[in-house]
Parts: sequence; C-alpha cells; structure tokens
Amino acid sequence: MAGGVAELLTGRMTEIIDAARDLLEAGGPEAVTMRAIAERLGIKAPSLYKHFPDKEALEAALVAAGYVEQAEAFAAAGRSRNPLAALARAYRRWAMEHPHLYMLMTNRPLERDRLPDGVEAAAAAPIVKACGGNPDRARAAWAFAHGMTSLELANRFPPDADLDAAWRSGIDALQAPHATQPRSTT
Amino acid sequence: MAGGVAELLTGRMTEIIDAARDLLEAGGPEAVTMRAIAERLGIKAPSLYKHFPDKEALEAALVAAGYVEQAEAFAAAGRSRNPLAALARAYRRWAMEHPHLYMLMTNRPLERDRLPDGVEAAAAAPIVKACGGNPDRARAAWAFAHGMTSLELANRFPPDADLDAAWRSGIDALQAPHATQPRSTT
DNA sequence: ACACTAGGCTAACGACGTTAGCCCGTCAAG
DNA sequence: CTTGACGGGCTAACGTCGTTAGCCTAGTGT
Repeated sequence: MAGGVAELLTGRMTEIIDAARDLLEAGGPEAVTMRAIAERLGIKAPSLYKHFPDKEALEAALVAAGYVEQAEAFAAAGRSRNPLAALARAYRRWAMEHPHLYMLMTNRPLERDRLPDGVEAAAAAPIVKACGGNPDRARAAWAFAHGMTSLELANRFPPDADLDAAWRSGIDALQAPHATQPRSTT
Repeated sequence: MAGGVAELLTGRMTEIIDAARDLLEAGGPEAVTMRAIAERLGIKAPSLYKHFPDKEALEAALVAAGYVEQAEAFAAAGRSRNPLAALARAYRRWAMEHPHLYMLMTNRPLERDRLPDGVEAAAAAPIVKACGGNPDRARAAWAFAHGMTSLELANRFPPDADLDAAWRSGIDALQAPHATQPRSTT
C-alpha cells in the first residue's frame, strides 16, 4: 500500500470531490458538510464513509485536485517571456477565481502525508525556473505572491490600497536581473 | 453604534479572552470551545454570552489583543538601524512564538468592523516607515513577511529548505528601491 | 423596602462528524 | 442454478458543538 494517498480515484470519488468543491466555491468552507455533499449526490451522509475514511481525507483529495489544476494554470505562464511577472499574474488570477479553494489549500497545516507526493513541487516548479534556479529567491517570490494573495483574500489591505502597484513593486524587486550578488550589503 | 467594537473591556471580558488564548496556544483552534473556556473560568458555557454576543465576537477580541501585542513587539524593531531586517526578524519571531494566534489573526476574512479602528494600521506602521514611506513597497514587504510566515507555519516548505536564506534573499531584494545602500560613500 | 441589574445556572435545540449495523443488487465460482 | 462475496446504499443513534430560553441570586441605588 506504500504510495500513501496516491491511490487512484474511483468514479464515485471524483463525483464526491466535485460536489464538495461546488459547495465550497458557492458557499465557503462552512457550506461543506458531509450531509450537504451527500444530499447533492442524492445519497445520505454515512454513505460517504464508504469512499473516504473521514472528512479530512475528503478535503485532502480536494486540495490535491486543486494543486493539479493550479499547476496546469501556471505551466502556460512559465513559458512566457518575463515569466516571473506572468506567473504572478497567473497566481493571483487563479486564486481570485477560486478563493475558498485557495484558502483551503494554503491555510492550516494539513499534514503532507495526506497529499500525493510531488503535487506541491509540481506547482512550484515554474516559479523556481523563473527565478533562474535560485531556490532561496524562488521561495521568497512564492512567499511574496502567496502573501499578497492571502492578505487580499482575507481582506487585510485597506480599501484604498493600490494592489496592482504593490504587486509590481514586489515583482520588480524580486526579479533576479542584474546584481544578483548573494552578498549585497557590505 | 459608532465606535463599533472599540468598547472598553470589563474585567471579566479580559479574563475570558485570556482563557481563550491559553486554550488556543496550548491546543490549537479546535481546543477553543465555549464550554472549555467556561470550564477554565469555573463557570458554564451559556454564561459567556453575558459578555460576548457570540463566539466570533470573542475571537475578534482575541485577534484585536493580538494585534496590539504584535504592534508592541514591532515598535522596538522599528527603531533599529536597518529596520526592515529587524522588523522581519521580529515579525517571524512573534509568529513562531504564537503560531495559532497568528493564524487566527491572518487566516480567513474576519470582517473588519469587528476590530477597533486602526489596530491593524498601528501594527503595519513601522513597516511603512522602514520602506521609506513608499506604501506599495511596504505592502510588498508585508506580504513577503506574511507569506514566508504563513507558509512556514502551514508546513508548506520542503523540510530541507533554508528558510533563513530565503528570508535574507527577500529582504535583500525588497530593501530600498534602487540599491540604496545606507552608506554608499556619501 | 424595593426594583433593577450583573452574572451566574439548567435544560434543551439543531447541526455537525461519525459509528454500528442492516440490506440489496451484481457477478464470478461452484 | 445456487451461492457467497462485496460494493454501496440505508436508518438509528451518539457525542460535541454553538446557541437560546428562562430562571435565580447577590448586590446596589433610590
């Protein structure tokens, strides 16, 4: 059984995940209840446990599907010229189109053994490439994008903030163009 | 009415918030139940509703207290030379010391009218100052710090990632607009 | 003396995740 | 055919959660 969670999804499982996702995107996280998922499928809540051991496992599958979809959205942007800016746009865009799913994917610890291996790494790969393979800078850029996105979704910026300008400012700074000296301040 | 939530806290209210906070820091968010808070105070859960209209209001008060405390921790760092780096260290440090509270403060929307006015702004002010008053760059820096912190707390970085290096890389890039070395031979 | 109020209490409701146990259809092996 | 395993439904129920209704008591201002 090694492989952990990388088990294949039976048809019924994907139906369940789709139902959960519809509820999530329509009504936020508190709309995703076992009873509501079941009702949407015309079955009763306990039947869901024939397919997933518990709600957390179901959510983990939802998150995994999200990462796959996200990775697809990023792949195209990664091939652009000025890939960092394009990726940032794609990142923000995807999150704004699926705000609740994005938060489910990033908020809270969510132990990694619930996720198929490498699913996160695949989504992150284009960013690393866009940072010229510098993993520290790539993580910084990822953190910046996630931070902007998370704060925007959580409504943490003042209403008059110019978020486009903030994104530009950050991307601009984090670009790894000239003067990529690891030691800059003497 | 005006003033919103800026009402003063009666003695009993701060006791309740302290109890909630103890539970939060000790057992994570799901340990914070109305019954558990009450038990810690030697009373019963419904009595809490004599002091807070609902659990969300109680959590909002907890979050507000967190912002105040955070702002205090940042104030000192803001007065350092190289304030951006010092603030980043303080930011990360505070979050690591209060991980659950930090997540409660930043995750999920949490409508702002629950918070006393300006409590967020006060915490953000030193960052703006450290960015030479450039608000876009300040927001980018804030987002970077929050992103790094959030991803670290959510266990999103691979175990072998050098987070100190990533922080350094980001701070370095975001420092001042154009390679504004503090003392470049002026 | 009396009413008001702050702040406790018990009982209970409905929604939630979850478990136990039953049942029925399909289908391969005898 | 019969049979037996099993996938995938079902009902009933449990314990926990936030929350409400309604009662009671000690202190206080008039």
